Amino acid sequence: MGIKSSDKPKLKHKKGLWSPEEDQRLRNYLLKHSHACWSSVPVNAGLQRNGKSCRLRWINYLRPGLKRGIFTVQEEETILTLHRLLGNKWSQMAQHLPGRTDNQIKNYWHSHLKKKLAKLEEMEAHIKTQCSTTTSRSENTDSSVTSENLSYELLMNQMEKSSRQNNDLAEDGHKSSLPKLLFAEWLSLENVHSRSSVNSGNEQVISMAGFNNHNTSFVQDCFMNGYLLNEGAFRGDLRAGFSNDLMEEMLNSGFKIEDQISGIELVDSTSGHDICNNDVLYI
DNA sequence: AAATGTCGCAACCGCTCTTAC
DNA sequence: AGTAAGAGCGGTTGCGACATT
Repeated sequence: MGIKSSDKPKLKHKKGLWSPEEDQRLRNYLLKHSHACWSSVPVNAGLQRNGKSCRLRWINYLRPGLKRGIFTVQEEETILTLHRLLGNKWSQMAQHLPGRTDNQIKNYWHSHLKKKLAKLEEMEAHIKTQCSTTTSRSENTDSSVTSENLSYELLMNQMEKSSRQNNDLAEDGHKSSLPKLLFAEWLSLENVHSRSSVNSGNEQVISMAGFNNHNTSFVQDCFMNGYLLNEGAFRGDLRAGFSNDLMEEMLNSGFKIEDQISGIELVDSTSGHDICNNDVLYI
């Protein structure tokens, strides 16, 4: 395409931090002209940068509508959820966090969330150790208490403690700093798997409407705390409400539920009633 | 007050994918 | 179909600000 790179005059591109003047030039240019080709932007804008650098500066810093400052608890929760679903797909995550860039999310993950998660995993490992000691002592006394249940109980207790401590510090009145999945929010995350909106057309959507009350909070808690923090516990406890097949499907597919559950007969294990209704799965 | 360590963020680098020729 | 350039993405680095010793 065009002239060979070897034929181009080798321009000495400036590197490092952008000066306010450079920012102004780039901003002015890009607000007036939509870029057709990033490599031509620095030339036309009178900058000694390469196109790549201009693109990055615009996307990460100058673009209108960018949010700056600390991440809200809700944003944090969304990132944790999405990271669980997508892995290190920062740009895809950014699509679900308006005003945030992939770079911001990536940095926030590495500087905050990764450590937070590591701590929780450490806690979980500690609890599992406790759990194995406890179960070995009591295994002949109560056959209904499985190690999974116990693990979950211990985890929840531990997290409740930690949550209470965090609540004391929380400024915004959020009940917990632990990652909670907001089901409605999660569902509104359009197109996690590069599809059209979850809520459009013949939706087969998961909502929290159909479980009886105690089950609703239970499942939500299991999901939030278990899926996000402890997949093992999640698998174990949610079996109370989901069939094994569906559970596997959900976990293996990264929750591509919207169009995969049609026709599956789900039964609320406590009431025995179907929780599927007209292709909509109510949880 | 100076040296050292840690943290957070902006920017660069290298790779892959897409597109145009 | 092959090739080169552009665009985008994720990993990594460098540096300034702040905290600790």
